[in-house]
Amino acid sequence: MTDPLVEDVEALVRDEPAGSKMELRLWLRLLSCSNLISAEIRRRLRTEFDVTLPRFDVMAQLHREPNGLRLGDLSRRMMVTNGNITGLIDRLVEEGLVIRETDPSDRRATTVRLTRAGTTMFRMMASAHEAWIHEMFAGLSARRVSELLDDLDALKRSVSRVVLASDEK
Amino acid sequence: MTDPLVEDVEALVRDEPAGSKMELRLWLRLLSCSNLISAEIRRRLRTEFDVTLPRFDVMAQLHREPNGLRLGDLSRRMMVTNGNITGLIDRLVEEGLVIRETDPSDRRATTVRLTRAGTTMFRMMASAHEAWIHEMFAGLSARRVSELLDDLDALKRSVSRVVLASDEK
DNA sequence: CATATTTAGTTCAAGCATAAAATATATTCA
DNA sequence: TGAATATATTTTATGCTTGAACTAAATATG
Repeated sequence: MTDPLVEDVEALVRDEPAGSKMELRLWLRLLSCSNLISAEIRRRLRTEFDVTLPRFDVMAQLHREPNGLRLGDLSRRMMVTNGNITGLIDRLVEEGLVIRETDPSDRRATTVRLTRAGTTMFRMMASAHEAWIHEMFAGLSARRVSELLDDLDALKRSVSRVVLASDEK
Repeated sequence: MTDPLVEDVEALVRDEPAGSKMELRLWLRLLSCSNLISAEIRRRLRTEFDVTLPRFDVMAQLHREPNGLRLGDLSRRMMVTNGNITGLIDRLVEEGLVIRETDPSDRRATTVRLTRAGTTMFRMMASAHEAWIHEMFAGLSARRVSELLDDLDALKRSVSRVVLASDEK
């Protein structure tokens, strides 16, 4: 009697190389697109605004919350560690772009928000940033853009399923 | 009475090139897929092989060149700076996975290649890595995979044109 | 109430990554 | 030949990022 589990494994192994190789190619291509674009954005943020991408990202989050955000919420939204946020905020405060405010009702918590200077600065950067993306994506037809939006959404769901599953352990 | 939120949205949209918002969404989605996948790969490389992604990438390059690579070639292929490679190779040499060899015909140059231990180690990791990608991409139909390969190729060409142009300056 | 646990944030050590300056060797050409 | 230039790599300073250990405050529970 054949063990169905063994059959499954054999089926997996047999079919794996073909599809697996394409998926590997896809992953490498996705990664190289992502790296290419983000390197260019980093370069332009640095030369034109003397700011780093992580600081820009923090400011983008804060710009959407005029009343400020808890440090913990910020690190969850940006999917980075608390310690990372501490350092980023330290530097943004030094530059006068962000202020820290201690919550009197919960003395463990700190809320941060953009200063007026930070808001002005972010608006300039955001507008340039959007134009850069538009420039870099100009070679894609509207059809490709919506196709990519759709396919990447499917990819994100596929990956999330796996990541959440291995997170549970 | 005008809703202030609606005013904000209108302000944002005003004067923006058509399609710019979709492209921004696409960029953020692409970035989040890329980050999600690479974070999971980093996590698994660390917990299962006690290795970092940059070291894995170096080993992957060297595995394709049994006769070794110049440090400069390595940094060009990986699109990172020379200084970065120096440090990565230092650590890989310390671990016995890579060896440095000075070229006697050009005493400026250093060639590096995998040791036997490095080759064995890489083969194990590469096979696991391929399976992980297969697992994460399992939710995508073959049609989506080939569509993505095609669309991302178009994106890469579009971005490259811009990056090369601004590089010339 | 007192103790245990959870939550919020910071600190620390290690590694990755960059740009710019430095070092050493090789090549060009006046 | 010898000075200028180019090439190969390392060093340095700075910043991002993580995971783990830590402090302090709030909350839960016996």
